[in-house]
Amino acid sequence: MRPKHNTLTPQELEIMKLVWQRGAATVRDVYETLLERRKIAYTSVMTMMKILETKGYLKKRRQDRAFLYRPAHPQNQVIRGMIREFIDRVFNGSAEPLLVHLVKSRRLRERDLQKIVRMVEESE
Amino acid sequence: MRPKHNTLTPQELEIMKLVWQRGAATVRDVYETLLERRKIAYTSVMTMMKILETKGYLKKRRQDRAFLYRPAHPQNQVIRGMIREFIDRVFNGSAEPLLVHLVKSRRLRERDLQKIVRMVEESE
DNA sequence: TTATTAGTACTAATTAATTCGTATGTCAAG
DNA sequence: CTTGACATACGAATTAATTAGTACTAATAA
Repeated sequence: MRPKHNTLTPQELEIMKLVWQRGAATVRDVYETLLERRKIAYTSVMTMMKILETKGYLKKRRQDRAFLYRPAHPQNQVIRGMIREFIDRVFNGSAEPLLVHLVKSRRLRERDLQKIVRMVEESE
Repeated sequence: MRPKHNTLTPQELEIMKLVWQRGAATVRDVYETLLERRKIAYTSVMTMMKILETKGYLKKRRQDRAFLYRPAHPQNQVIRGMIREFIDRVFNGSAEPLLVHLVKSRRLRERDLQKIVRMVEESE
């Protein structure tokens, strides 16, 4: 029996990123891209995409002989869910400590922050 | 055989957080705290802490009859590693998109950002 | 002294995640 | 028509993560 909780595992995320990028993809599309990165069987990719469909991350429809898969939800939305889950797990739900880490570890500089804040505000 | 890559799994993180909090802990300490949250066997906790030791996250020494476990690395350092891994996996290594998400999803407000930036800068 | 308690060591069972093989069907080229 | 390419369905093997059982030992309470 397949598990019940619906978080994206690392391998699943890898595939989802490809499908988001293309808008839609067949098993073969994904397979060929993954194959450039590592050894993998065609049917493994098929299984993963089937699982992603049952988990509600992908929708499929027939196109010619093969299935064409599309994302069921926009990337932003899913990624935000992953961020929320990460913050819950690591920081008990509070986002500030994450930012503190980002700044302290020099992954973000002050001017990046300013820029981003301005950007977001302008887009509203 | 135990796996080779040394990232903290969710359950392992849960235990590490307890040990960091206390500075040091026996299996029993951790067991009793976890038991308040869910059903778990004493030996399960023991196994996990042993794994954490072999992975290099905990050090042990005998105290009376039992082992006393201590963190092998400071919490900040390990958490930063987890953040880095998350950013690599989800955003291909770039931190800005993460911040954009945090701000857009209202998990961080502008004044929080300012405050944190000031705080970090003053502490240097 | 004896029985109980509290600990570890070692092994194993279970659940989840990942990968793959085989059977089968359909289409198109020859 | 037959063969090869390519697709899915289904089942299963493998690897990783999590949980637990049993045997044994040392300390201690009765």
